[in-house]
Amino acid sequence: LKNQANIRIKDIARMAGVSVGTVDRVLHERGRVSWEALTKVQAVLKNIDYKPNFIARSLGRAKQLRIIALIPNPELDAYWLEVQAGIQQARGEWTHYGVTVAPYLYQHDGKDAMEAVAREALETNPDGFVIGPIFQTLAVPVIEKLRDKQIPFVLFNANIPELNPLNFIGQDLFQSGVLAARLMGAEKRTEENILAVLHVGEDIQEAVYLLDKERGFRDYFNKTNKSHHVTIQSYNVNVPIHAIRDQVENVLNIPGLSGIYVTTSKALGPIASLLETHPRRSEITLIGYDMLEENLKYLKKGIITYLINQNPKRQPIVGISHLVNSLLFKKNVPPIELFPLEIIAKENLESYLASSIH
Amino acid sequence: LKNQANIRIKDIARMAGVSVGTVDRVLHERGRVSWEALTKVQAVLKNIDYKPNFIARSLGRAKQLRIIALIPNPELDAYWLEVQAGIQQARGEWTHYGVTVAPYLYQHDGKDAMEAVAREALETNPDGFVIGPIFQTLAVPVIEKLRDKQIPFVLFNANIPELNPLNFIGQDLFQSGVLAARLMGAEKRTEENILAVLHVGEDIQEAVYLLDKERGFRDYFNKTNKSHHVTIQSYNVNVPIHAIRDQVENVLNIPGLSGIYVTTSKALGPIASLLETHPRRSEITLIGYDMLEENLKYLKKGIITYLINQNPKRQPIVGISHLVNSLLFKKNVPPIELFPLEIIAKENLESYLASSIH
DNA sequence: TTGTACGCGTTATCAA
DNA sequence: TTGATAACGCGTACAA
Repeated sequence: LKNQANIRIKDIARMAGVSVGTVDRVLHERGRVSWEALTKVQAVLKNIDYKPNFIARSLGRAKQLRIIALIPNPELDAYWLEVQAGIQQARGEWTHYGVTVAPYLYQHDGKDAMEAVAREALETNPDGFVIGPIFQTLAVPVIEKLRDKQIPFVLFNANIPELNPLNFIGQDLFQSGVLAARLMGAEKRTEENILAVLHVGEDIQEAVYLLDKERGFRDYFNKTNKSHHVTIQSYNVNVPIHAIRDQVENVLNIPGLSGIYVTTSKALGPIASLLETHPRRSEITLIGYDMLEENLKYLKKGIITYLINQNPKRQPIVGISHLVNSLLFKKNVPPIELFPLEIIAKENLESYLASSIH
Repeated sequence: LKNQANIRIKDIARMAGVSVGTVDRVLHERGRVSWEALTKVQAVLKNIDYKPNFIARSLGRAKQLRIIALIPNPELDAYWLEVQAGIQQARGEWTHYGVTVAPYLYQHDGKDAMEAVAREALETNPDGFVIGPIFQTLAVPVIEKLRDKQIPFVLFNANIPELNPLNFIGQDLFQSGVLAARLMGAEKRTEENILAVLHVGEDIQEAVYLLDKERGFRDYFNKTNKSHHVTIQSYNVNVPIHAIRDQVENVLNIPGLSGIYVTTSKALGPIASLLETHPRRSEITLIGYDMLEENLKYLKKGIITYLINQNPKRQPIVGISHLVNSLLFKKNVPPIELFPLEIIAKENLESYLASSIH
């Protein structure tokens, strides 16, 4: 017979001399149990190592679990399209557990769009939210409403720690900048050189988290003796994509420029294509984020030196998994889950693309 | 009600005008079903998209699934201790599905040890094997016996393609060498320089796969114009750990040495400690494998420049998962699963250690 | 407050 | 060859 070794609720009931119903009420603290029965069951639980069978638990559930995934409308943004793909995958993985995941998309621009969409989602009275915020100031009122209604939520992409979510998924952004700095290899150069930090495609007032990356980047060179002949200049490039050209060319023409660090996954393609035709191309290291199709094109060509992978697809998958673990299985989830800072070079790119875990 | 949308076996039975028993027999090709009933059920299956509920399936199973994990005795080998930890983790993850995983350890040295242990394991007539071979010649007869008995097996660590396992888990070793070469950064140096490849702690006659790494390493410099001032020398260092010192010192004293590539995860500690006190230390790049405790110590110190992570812990986990998916859930598994070539530097090490997925 | 009985989707057994 | 039915472990409604 199966699972002979495993202890079931039925076994606990027999050992404590009560019924399975009573054991269930003790385990889930549902009340309506006498002090006498409580102590008997607790005594048994102390002595054995009961591991509930999550499989049976979800089979026997009557209730559906409704989860809302609230993200910006991906439109043509490759980063958020990856996120959306992750949500779809999680959806498939959890259906058999009676969990539904409904994506709700808000607009980047319309100032009250996120709040309106969130309100709409709330009317379906869901059990939990997974939120990928891009504008801090807009996300805060939405999330405060969730707290009022006691609806648990998980954040990914950008954290807002003071709202203490059930869990945050992302990366250590400061360290991400440190890593980018190391990969520049600038301290090994003997001549004076300039590094440019480009914050592309985001309003730096809203996307404050990008500044953490810059701080990490600068910090690396400030440490010990790595900074003697390195100068760092930073630029906010928040214009429409067709207007980017002039700004980037100005940067490229800085005398002594030896590296460009783009802190987002945006517009790396246009930047790389300008660099490709630049006379000093082989002397300039270009580092950016994420394995988006256009980025890979230039990584393969050797124009982009390294990409740091933020795993946009995996972030919502793990977020939803944490939410389900908490809600359905009553498991404890860590308050914060930082993904590894994956270094993608031309030479290990294929190994990442072929790997099914990504 | 739950899963209203999902089609159950019961629904198929109703639509085909037969009983659930018949549908089950058709789905699993158990035979004992009339041609008439068969076509009726198949007609229904063509029109709908039946997705079996794996949760219910494993609950309803009577039979235990016994899996044998056959690996070398880890003793004090940190690499195989990681593998063993992975086996234990997989064990815990699958118990509720009625799957048991039993580790069987064979000795490195005793020439018939692997075969004897495998024979012992076979007597418990298991349903599948997960095997981490280190000696090609010893593994072949063991695996051929499995094929005779029709017992499916998964290989990890080192592949033996001609035995076509259900699945192989590992890395692209040639590309791993290419990556190591790139990370050396030797082509950027202006002066002549020498790179040393060290095959440590393995009999190169048996561990032929190490030569793939060397081939990849050399190939990188042979391509295009990367080789003009780079010379590569390779060494087999297969002596007891205390006797390694002399050989390594000889290598370190090669004039113009600018990099050492150790193709295994073994003895990187002793090598790094010798490099640490060497006068030309800052001019020599050291690259090796795996996030073993001793390796991390020297990575943090900056003596080891990069580690490439082979994910020894994850390999058996994925292997067991593939075996279960095939045996229990009748899912198709890919014949080969290559892990990403993860680059670990001092600056992203913490992010890997903190990440729960590793 | 307590215990019993049923349902979840699938597999396996057994009588017809 | 078929179909009815009892498990599997847990949650839950309901009766006592």
